[in-house]
Amino acid sequence: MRLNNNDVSRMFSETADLLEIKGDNPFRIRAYRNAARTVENLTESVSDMIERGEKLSKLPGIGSDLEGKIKDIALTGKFEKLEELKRELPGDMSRMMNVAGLGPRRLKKINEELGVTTLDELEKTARDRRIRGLEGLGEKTEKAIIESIERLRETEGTFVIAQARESAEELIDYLKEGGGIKKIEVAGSLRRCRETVGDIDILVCAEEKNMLMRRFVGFERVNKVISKGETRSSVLLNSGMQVDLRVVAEESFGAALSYFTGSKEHNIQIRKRGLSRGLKINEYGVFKGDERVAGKSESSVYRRLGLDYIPPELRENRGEIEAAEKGNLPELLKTGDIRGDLHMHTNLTDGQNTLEEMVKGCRDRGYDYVAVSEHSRQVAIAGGIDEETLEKRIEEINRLNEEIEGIHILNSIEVDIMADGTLDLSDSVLEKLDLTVCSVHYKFNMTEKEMTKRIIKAMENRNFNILGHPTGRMLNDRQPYKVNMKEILKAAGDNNCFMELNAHPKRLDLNDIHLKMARDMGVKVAISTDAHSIKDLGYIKYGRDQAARGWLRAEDVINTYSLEKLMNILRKKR
DNA sequence: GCCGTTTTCGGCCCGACTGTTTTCAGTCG
Repeated sequence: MRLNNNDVSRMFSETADLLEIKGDNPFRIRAYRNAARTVENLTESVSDMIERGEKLSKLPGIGSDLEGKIKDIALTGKFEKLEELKRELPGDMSRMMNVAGLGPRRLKKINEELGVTTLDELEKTARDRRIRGLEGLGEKTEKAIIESIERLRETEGTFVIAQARESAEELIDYLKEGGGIKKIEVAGSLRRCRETVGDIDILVCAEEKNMLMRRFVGFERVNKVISKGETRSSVLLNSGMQVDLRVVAEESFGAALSYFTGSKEHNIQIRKRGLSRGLKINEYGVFKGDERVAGKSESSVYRRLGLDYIPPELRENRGEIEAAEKGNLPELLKTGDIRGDLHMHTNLTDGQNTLEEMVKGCRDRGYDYVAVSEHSRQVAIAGGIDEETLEKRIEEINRLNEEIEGIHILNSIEVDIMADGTLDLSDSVLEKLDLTVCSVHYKFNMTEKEMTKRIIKAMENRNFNILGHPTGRMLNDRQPYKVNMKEILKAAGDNNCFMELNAHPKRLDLNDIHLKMARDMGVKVAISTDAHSIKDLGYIKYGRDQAARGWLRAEDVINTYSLEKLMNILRKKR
């Protein structure tokens, strides 16, 4: 079967987890994790590389052994070593690594001494207060485990938008190859560009329904067929994601698309509005009595209701219907409006590519400027840099700016905001930079009051430009730290600071609500990828989508500005 | 298990925090 990079990456990660629980050689474990990361970040598919006869062992972190293993996986669809480990450690062991406070050692202990092999058993054991009996584990850890499992369950079955979109695109391409399709669109929360989605909804107009449905359930990544009918089928993919495919008539396509795109709250308001005009609205169209008066296209539906077309990203019943009525909908930011990326890492710290490669990657995307913002020394694990290294980097960038054509590099850094609100590097070096991204990476568990004070104090520093990933959350993995966003935004406005919208699909931080708050308070946003490889530069599209959900226009986003205008607003502060 | 060599094997990011201890193991990023 054709090998998906994400599948290989997942298999290697799980292997690493299980090896770690077993207490295997830590360097072998790291090797698997490195390889997982390399494959995940690859810009082309390992399948294609194998077909072309390219050597996989030329990739960083992949030697002859892992090359052989990847080829085996491509051949059999299975990773024998992982299967073996799973036989040895049955149950959910790898999944339990996601429980906060539980690492390999404790898991091993819990497994061996209490016989726990699944998440359910773990929860029950914790609730029965049996964890606290183990050496080195107490009441607090036990409570933390229960809380963490509860959070894990909340996000279970939801996927970050990047994963859902990749799956949807692959599936749609596959369906199109079968022919006979007149129209095909993604609907649901994925079309509204929500940061996480539970399932994928696809609508289609097709000549041969039966053939289409057969093709759909025969997709190679289908793990289980949940239902198969003439107009609707559902399947579960290997990744655990559910996909619903619906066949609708051409004259109803717009109405169906609108109905299945939602949100529910938006649809309720739309139907209410229809009722007040004597119109009935359902997934088949807009009806006056028995007569269909609209429904072929979505815009026909909105038009019939006296509304401007509302982009899917705004359909949350957060004022978009009122705005559409008055002709006040924002002209939403487009990916093409973005003229530079202001936050990324190179192999000087924890990135994969060199400075020059990243800069050229940005130039290839048509950007006018780029800021490479490496970690500062506080983030030791990522190889954060000190003043001396930063000075050298400044010289390197100045040199590269002389040589390179077609793009300008800004001197920058991602500097840590320390617990007391000071910055990790001295003002004397920071003031040599064009811009700073300032972020919190440590001491997340402060009270809201303390954390807000910490960030605001940092903002008052004249070398503070952009607040990086402002809430520190990792989607489905880590809760945001507590912070009073309104006060932060006010401080940003008062101190000429900007808010980052970190476009990494695991972060998407700020969220849509906070973005709208920023916009309403007149605080500008920088959309940045936080890329750790050239491939990650493509995350900008997820940032664009999130920005659209926050109602942002090009003028609200500083990296849509010309280099000259950007430099001017940055200097305003300094 | 990878890498870079000294081509055959030794080295492979680190610092802080937490809860549990009473000097530290385990986790986290």
